Amino acid sequence: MDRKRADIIADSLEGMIFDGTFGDGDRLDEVQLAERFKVSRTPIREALQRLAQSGLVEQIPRRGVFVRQPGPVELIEMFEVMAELESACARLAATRITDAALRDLLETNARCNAAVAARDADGYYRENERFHAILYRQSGNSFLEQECLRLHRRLMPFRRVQLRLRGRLKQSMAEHEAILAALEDGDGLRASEELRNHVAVQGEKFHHLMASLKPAAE
Amino acid sequence: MDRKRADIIADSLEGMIFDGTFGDGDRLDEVQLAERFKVSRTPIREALQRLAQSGLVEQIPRRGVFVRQPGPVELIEMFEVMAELESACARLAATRITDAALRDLLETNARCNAAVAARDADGYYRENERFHAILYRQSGNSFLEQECLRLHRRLMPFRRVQLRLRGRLKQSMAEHEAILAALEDGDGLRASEELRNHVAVQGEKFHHLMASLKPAAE
DNA sequence: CCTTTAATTCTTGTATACAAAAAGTTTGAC
DNA sequence: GTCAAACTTTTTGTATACAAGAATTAAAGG
Repeated sequence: MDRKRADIIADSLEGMIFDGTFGDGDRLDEVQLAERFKVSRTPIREALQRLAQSGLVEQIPRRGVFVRQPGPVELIEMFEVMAELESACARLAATRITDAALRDLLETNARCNAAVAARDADGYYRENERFHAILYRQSGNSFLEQECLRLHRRLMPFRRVQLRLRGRLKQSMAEHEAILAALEDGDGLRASEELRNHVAVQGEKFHHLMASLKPAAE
Repeated sequence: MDRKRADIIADSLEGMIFDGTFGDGDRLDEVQLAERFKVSRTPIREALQRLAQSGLVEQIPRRGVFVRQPGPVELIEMFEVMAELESACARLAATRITDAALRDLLETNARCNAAVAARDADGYYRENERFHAILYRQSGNSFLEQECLRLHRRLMPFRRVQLRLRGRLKQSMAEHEAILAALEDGDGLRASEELRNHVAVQGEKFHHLMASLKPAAE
């Protein structure tokens, strides 16, 4: 379980920002939230500060906190950084990965493939998460691993959306295969470039998706 | 000026952790700090939470907060991540950098050289900061820039120490030259590798320095 | 009728009060 | 004498009270 009420509230608010309950620019009122969660303002304020440090909300002195949904440009930027971090994981993992982990990676990818074939979106998502988590771990750099998990988590809601793009899943699996091949060869440079491309393309796809949705909404 | 008292206190505590006033494992007592800063526990607690999220202290539920100085392994890891992030900056900057920024970079490096010649440690440090800050900015990715600045700031106290190593300054300047040359050629791959090496070597140097100091202290 | 300014209201930031949990101490039994 | 259990003390987490700054509204002057 969580540390204290403030943490539970922070997670809850995070979810509400992710799922769009709170939109960009919305003000999060302390007293409203306090009565909503049946607590005093103190734990609410703690939770809001945590969100502010994660970058999910902006805290303006003596004014309040406001939801800060990343725009298209910032999203591309975040995916670009994610791509670089994962690319670094791949490069390091190529020389450091254990045989057991490599097998695990292959098996995870196989399950991922099976999920795609079965049109099991949740299954795909779960195994894909695992695939990337293994890579982070196998970088052999736990600080890098933590940073990757942090940003990965931040991008989760946006990654999820672009799974719906036609043909993206198959392409994604092909990229996984290429990454695996490079890792098996111990080719760090190729692994890093394959993985960088694999992640960066997600940002671009998301961008295209947004661009195609925007005019449709008008 | 800062946002509120809690921010000032957080910065102050951060400085105290950096300069060693608080050592690894030290407990930060809320009431003690409260009377020390002449405030109530509330802003102290806010400050401590900020430090906890930065990773400078560990907050154990219902137990208190404890200073968490990174060990040698974690430091190497952090420098490795810094190297990868800066490397990414270089790769991106190589294609995106403006002529004006490139000139600025050259001039900054010249001032850096002058500071080395004049044995002006502070001057070297200032210009070196600027050199790297320009690179972050010229990645053209402001999210990446922010992440770089964050980690750079975190590593500051450790980077400072290894400046004293004999010959390190001259070697560092040579690396700067190599980075500049690659950027001028627009060679992203070479620039990224030069910069990665430039930063990664700092972590290694620091490690060596620590290893040589440890036995001497016994 | 619009603009500017003063007063009121609302909200955030800080202090204090209280509750619950952990640490420390004392006392009792074996 | 040592171990254990209950009680006391200390400390964190939460609630409430208060203060100060920002926003809004009302009032006055042009």
